[in-house]
Amino acid sequence: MPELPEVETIVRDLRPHLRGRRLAAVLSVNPLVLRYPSAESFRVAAEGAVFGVLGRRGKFIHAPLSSGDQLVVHLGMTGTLTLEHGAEPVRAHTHLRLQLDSGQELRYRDPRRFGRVLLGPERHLRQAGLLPPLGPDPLDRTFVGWPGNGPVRSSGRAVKAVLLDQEVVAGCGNIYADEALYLARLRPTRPASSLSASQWARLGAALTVVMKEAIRRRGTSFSDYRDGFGARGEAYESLMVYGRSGLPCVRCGRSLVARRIAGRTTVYCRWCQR
DNA sequence: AACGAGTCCTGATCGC
DNA sequence: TGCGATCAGGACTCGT
Repeated sequence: MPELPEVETIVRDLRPHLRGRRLAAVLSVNPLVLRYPSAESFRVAAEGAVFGVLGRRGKFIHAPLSSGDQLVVHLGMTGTLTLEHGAEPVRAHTHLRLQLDSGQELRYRDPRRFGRVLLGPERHLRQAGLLPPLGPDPLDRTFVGWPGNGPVRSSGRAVKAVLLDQEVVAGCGNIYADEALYLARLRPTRPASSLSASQWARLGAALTVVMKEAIRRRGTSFSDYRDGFGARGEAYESLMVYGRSGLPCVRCGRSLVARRIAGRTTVYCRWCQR
């Protein structure tokens, strides 16, 4: 599922190809994934607009348009955003097709439809609650000192649950939460309030490390994820715990265990993570 | 406040 | 071979 590294990879892939391109036509838009505005308003607002510099905030892709609107895409679990030649066959579950003046098409595909598409002025989207508040991003300078001295540090929630909270750290999902906890040698069930200052520092550093390493490998592909050109990433091979329940811990050799924490399958080493 | 449970959804996988 | 059950989970809602 696309988390921060996968979304970042897509954004970096698409950015140079979209910048300055005119959105010639909305070939199709599925109202089921378009959260705002209506399909007709979307068409009127989008057609003719020119793409600015593509950006990312947490797991959200932001495409500023010359009209002042932002085209915002969240990929959910199975979403892909790819640039293809218009002649390429349109795959099933393609919910948005934007024709560019370059002859290429920007296509959003999402079999499970957990993702969403928004269009409008950012302030408006935010005020309408369509863009939720996000915490600091592990790739950003503002992440230094995370998580600060706020209520997170005294929370009784499991640290795994805290990592999945986008308001605490933007862009972290189930895969990289487990990877960061493993790298920081912290047990996912630990109440957040039980972590020492140095353990928080270790966890923050681990988040940044696992995200950067996954970006270097162009993201984790084990099911639906594809980069901006439809290719797979290579980070799956380097995962230490996610998807490795029952397999030996690469550090101590003992079997990794799976537990359900915060409603998510969580894999960790009972020996190495305390 | 914070937790679990339910919801949305399709495809991969498994047991029979 | 086929079919039903199960599982995967991001973000949201609802109930406790």
